[in-house]
Amino acid sequence: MEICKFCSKRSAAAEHLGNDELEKLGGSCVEVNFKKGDIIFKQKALSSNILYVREGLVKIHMTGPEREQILKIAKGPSYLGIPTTLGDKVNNYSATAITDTKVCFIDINVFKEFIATNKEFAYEIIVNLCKNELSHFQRCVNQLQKQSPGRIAETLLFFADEIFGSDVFDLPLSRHEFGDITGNSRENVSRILSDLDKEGIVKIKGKNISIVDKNKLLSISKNG
Amino acid sequence: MEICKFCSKRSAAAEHLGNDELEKLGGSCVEVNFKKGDIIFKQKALSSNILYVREGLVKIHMTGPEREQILKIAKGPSYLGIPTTLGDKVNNYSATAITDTKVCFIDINVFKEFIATNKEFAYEIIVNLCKNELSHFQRCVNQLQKQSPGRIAETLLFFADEIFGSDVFDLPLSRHEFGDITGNSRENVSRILSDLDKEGIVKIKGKNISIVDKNKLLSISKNG
DNA sequence: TCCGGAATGTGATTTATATCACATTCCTTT
DNA sequence: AAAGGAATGTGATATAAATCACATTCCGGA
Repeated sequence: MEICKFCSKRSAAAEHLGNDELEKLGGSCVEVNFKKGDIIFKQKALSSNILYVREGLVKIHMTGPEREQILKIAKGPSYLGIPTTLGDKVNNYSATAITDTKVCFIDINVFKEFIATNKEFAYEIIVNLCKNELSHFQRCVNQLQKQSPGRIAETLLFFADEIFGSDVFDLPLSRHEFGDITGNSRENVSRILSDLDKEGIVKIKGKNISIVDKNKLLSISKNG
Repeated sequence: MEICKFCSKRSAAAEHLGNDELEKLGGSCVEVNFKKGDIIFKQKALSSNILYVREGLVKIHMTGPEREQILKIAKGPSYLGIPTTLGDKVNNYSATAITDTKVCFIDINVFKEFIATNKEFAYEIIVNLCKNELSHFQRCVNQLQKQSPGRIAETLLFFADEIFGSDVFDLPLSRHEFGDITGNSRENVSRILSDLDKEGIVKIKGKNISIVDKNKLLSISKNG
């Protein structure tokens, strides 16, 4: 019951909940651990709970007409897949842990009740949905228009700046998955990464990436 | 004051408003006419009102790194750009009328007030945002993975089924704009459309399109 | 520690699509 | 009706990126 009351990673929306509400949330909320590679929910399955990633990285991906597409990387703490839970009975996409992950499963009726009874909570959820849509639009246009090196540079910068907050990190994806997120074949990912390495823009040692010349990488992300 | 009370094209959300609320909405709402080609709002401008398309077709488009990208076609009656109004101070994209259009400009504070005080209204807005995001995800993956003929076939079917409800229609876009929505060069659009014509799948007379063999068009949309 | 399968790197080839170049048609304006 | 500019069609060429083919490296389990 007290799990949410004393949670240090509450969402902006949950910050508007009172003590009674937090206890209610705690009572209808289960935390589950997932290991790297575990499926959290699957496309086409019934969507049943509101999910909240407390810790870890999750890829949101769907089966497209040609291959698997990673739509986004969610980093805890953040809600996971509200649109597919509230917008359809069935999941429109899958979520898979790409690091060890702690996920809270929240009863959808309790969540809906908070939307109905707590206006700040509801508004915060709306703003959250809006911001997600905006960033998704942006990402979509970039993916559609940039060519391969630009998309790969953009994604490297995304991991450095948004996910790890460091220019040195271990990529939590295989080359194949990195292709799924940047819309490239596995081979092309390898080629472009080793080109970037040869030009001294990044240093690649397997999954370990160090950004050496960030300005050049930014310029590739923007212009090519 | 009575404009919303007796409006025949209210949104699902507004159907949950009471008479008092509808009068309030009417008092803070202005209907504006736009002609084909008129800009309704512009990327980078301050986002100030909630917009509702009563009648007409609107393209939502943004300037990408390489060219203009049409993100979606909104058909009245529907809200327009809630994410960019609530999610950012500044518009992340532009909206331009592609037919003559009637748009209601709703005071954002009145809109927020309804979210706060009318739970059905708020929930309806949330569901609306969720559904939009889902369909956008779907569209994005299709655009990313299908090749040109598939994207063009898909978009023709979209206009026939979602916009006009008829297999014969006048495309309200130039070949160039049709390229912006399908991610093709103007020349490629011409080529693929005339290929489809030669194969007897659609009949093209300038902007007038007749779908002749819908099954074949569906199969092109799905498989390539 | 060795084995075997998975993941990765890299060259050669093919293919889809953009770009270039130009002809033609369609509108608008006078 | 004529003229001029915009929109469109179509062939030739260039190019980015997928695919194919194979070598190499990595890694987990016996």
